[in-house]
Amino acid sequence: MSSWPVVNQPVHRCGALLDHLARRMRLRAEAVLAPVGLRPRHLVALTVLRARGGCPQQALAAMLEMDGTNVVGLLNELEAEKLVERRRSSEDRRRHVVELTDAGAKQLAKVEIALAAVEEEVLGALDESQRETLYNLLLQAARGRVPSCTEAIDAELS
Amino acid sequence: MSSWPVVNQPVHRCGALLDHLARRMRLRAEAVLAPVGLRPRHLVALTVLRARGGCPQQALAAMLEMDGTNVVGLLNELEAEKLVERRRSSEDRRRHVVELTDAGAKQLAKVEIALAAVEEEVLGALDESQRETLYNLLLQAARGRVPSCTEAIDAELS
DNA sequence: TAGTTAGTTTGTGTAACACAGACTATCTAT
DNA sequence: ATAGATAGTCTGTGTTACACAAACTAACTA
Repeated sequence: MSSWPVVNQPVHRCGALLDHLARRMRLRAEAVLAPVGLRPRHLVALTVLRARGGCPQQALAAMLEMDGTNVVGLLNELEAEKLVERRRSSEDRRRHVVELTDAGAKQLAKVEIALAAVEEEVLGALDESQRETLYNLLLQAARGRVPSCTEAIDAELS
Repeated sequence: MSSWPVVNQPVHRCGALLDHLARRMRLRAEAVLAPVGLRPRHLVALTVLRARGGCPQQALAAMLEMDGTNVVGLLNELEAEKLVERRRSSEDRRRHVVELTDAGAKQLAKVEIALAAVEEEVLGALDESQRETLYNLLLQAARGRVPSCTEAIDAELS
């Protein structure tokens, strides 16, 4: 697999495969999530919040790459279920610092257990250790080069 | 829910992360794809066709997990651009065997090169070898436990 | 005090679907 | 041969997950 005429090597882009597998996963996950009153987008938000920690609402919108106005609605739903908390930032009282609640973390963990069968179906071609590798790569990519979103914001402002 | 010894280890589910990264990738890819007249869904279809080889239209719909009627439209667009070919199956003349054309494979490769910057942005936290690992895992997962869709069909029928 | 920013609310529009119905060509079993 | 099923097509309709705009409040900043 190592290459000398690097030029002739086919390019390996993950985008489409990522999209494809995410869709397959999402379709099945919907069925598991529905009885709990969650939809895939909620799970993504919770997962991102867990992976990167609480952060101002705007930064969350940036992470999710969603329009701020739509994030409001998403958070309203999550907050109504007490899975997420909006706290006023003490430094800047306009800001809402969004954080996963204990209930949210628990719910997320619970749902993830229920999602075992889904993952088994979609990632059936991978063995346990390959799945773990995949998870870690995805997590690392999702976390990004910057350790936390608040630091990212600070960096931008400085 | 009886009391498992609740494994202290958190469960590692890829679904949400997959979804999240796929979205980030897709949003950026749209801009690159648009000038070529392609949208993300087209890229997914082409990628799946390359990964799993030509197959009857129904099997393609099953792979993409899309409704058959919508696949018709998607293929119409791809065929209009000569990226894909529908050939009548000789065994069963009702069937359309869908295959990537040479032009399609070339276009796909070309677009993938153009997507380098996108991938760099989204997977920036991963180094080259990690990205290669990720690609191979995704490809393996996408191919599934069954080597090719035609064989899958044969297996089902036997 | 004026201007700006974070978040909210209420719209409007669009793209990517699912799903239903009717149709054609073709296959299969009787 | 004929009847029924099957692959694909076409033309709808509805839903969801968004983007984007406008107008508003509360709070910060100059």
